[in-house]
Amino acid sequence: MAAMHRSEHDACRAWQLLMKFFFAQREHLPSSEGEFDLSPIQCHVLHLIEPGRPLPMSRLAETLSCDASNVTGLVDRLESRGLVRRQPSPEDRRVKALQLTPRGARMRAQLLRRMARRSLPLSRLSRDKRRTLVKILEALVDEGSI
Amino acid sequence: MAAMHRSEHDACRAWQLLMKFFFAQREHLPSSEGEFDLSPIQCHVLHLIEPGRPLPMSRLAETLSCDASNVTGLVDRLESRGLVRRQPSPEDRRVKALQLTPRGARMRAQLLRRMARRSLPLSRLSRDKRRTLVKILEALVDEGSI
DNA sequence: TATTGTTATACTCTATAACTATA
DNA sequence: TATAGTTATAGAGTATAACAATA
Repeated sequence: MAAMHRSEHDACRAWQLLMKFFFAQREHLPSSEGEFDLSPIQCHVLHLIEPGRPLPMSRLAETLSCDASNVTGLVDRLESRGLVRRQPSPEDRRVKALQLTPRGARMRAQLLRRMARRSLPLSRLSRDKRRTLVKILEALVDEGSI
Repeated sequence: MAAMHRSEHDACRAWQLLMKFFFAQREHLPSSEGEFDLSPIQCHVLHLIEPGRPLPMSRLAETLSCDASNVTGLVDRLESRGLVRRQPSPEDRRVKALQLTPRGARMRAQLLRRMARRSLPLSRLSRDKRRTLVKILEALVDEGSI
């Protein structure tokens, strides 16, 4: 650790904090409140499927950085609860695009509000810090390398 | 969504980005490279056990926001690989504190370097942005509510 | 009685490999 | 041949409840 450069040290600390934040905030997820009963990744999938924008299973697997085979079970469980639908694509009959059901869309909206309002301390940051955080994260996530 | 306030909207966006970042970066974890073969949460546990600072199982469960019963299995797997040790506490014989083995400490150091150097785009941020990110995340994580 | 940690159980998540259907 | 998605399998993560040992 002594030979670590400043930029390395900061990056390392940021990574640790991101992990800590992720694992620590799980108890604040709606999933823990019994009202929604969704796992963290299920919450995330609902976020990724924007209403009116069908999402191919393969795109979802890419975004989640997991194998396509995992997505099958994940979507099975969401579908069996009436939250999403597999919509076969007319152009390419191999592709199945995911859509929210009306119930899924309602739950997604509730999730978003709950997240913003109660489940995270993010909204208690100052406006400037919030904007900075969003910008940095956007840059990180959209960078292409991830 | 129309009725969502600005602060809510930002907090919501930040949450989505944090989730996206977490799930997307998994393929950049050392765990995926076969060299370490650790799951994300196992990597995180190694980070949380600082060399020379024994960590009670109950504290670990708290930090991970998961039930104590999960920690038993998690630690079992790390212990069976010779990375951590359960150290019975002399003061309170109910408590078992976790320590890194020499091998665990070496792996932890390698993990930290790998994280900083290759696995994340964090070190490619400008110095200012990196510092800001670290400060914001520290404030979030140390806030007490998580 | 309360707390620390374990065990048992059931379900979800994840990776790998083999497979089907379509391109 | 290559791609989208599924199935099968095994192991890891997670929540709940019941339990033993200690405080």
